[in-house]
Amino acid sequence: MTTLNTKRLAKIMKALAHEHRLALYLGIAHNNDPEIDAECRVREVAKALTLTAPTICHHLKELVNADLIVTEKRGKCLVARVNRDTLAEVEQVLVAVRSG
Amino acid sequence: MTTLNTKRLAKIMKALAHEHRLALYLGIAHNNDPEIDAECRVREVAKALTLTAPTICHHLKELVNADLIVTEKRGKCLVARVNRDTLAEVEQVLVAVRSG
DNA sequence: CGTACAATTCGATTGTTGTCGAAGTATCCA
DNA sequence: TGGATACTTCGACAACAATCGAATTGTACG
Repeated sequence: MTTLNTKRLAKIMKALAHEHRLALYLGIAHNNDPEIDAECRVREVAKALTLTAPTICHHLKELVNADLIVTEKRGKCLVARVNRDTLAEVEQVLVAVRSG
Repeated sequence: MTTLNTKRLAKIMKALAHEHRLALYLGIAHNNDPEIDAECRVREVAKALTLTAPTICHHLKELVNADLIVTEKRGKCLVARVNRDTLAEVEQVLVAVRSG
């Protein structure tokens, strides 16, 4: 529970600051029943966005880089899940700001 | 309590996605005892960052534009306070993501 | 092995944004 | 009214980021 410094928080925010990337993140979060990780979720989620594979790949890397998600290769495909700890850290900051 | 759509959430995140602007925001939040609004807070907070007035002005506008703060002129000076409602909306989304 | 499919890397291009200096507007006070 | 102080607007420029097509790597399976 290291308190987030400004730089790191800004990095996390930046990862969520783009509409497509945010949609990707929310899509991953939404499909994130921890049990059914068996499928190629990322490809599936990405299909909803009209972006090419390189672009998706690029966005995923930024999300990973900000510790917002972790990815794992399953055979040919890529599976992702959100990192709840990072999210909790951000929440902490927001709550602190909001309550004085 | 409209639920935040992706576009608007991305805009809020973007406003917080730059280190200087985030620092400005956090500085404002930190100095935000609602009683002592009598002073030129913004200038005071901004002094900590090594940026020129136009740049500060630009960043402030983005924060206002994302509904993260409201500003008000007091004589020569500018006073700001955070918009807690926006913050609460964001928190809501994060909590929802985190808990499934 | 070769084909098919998924993801990644690379380089180029285009669009966006952070920053500043200079000039402008508003407010206060002597 | 004129000077000082605070913020804003404008235009320019440099740095950064999103996107793509093409080429590459990795994996599965016939």
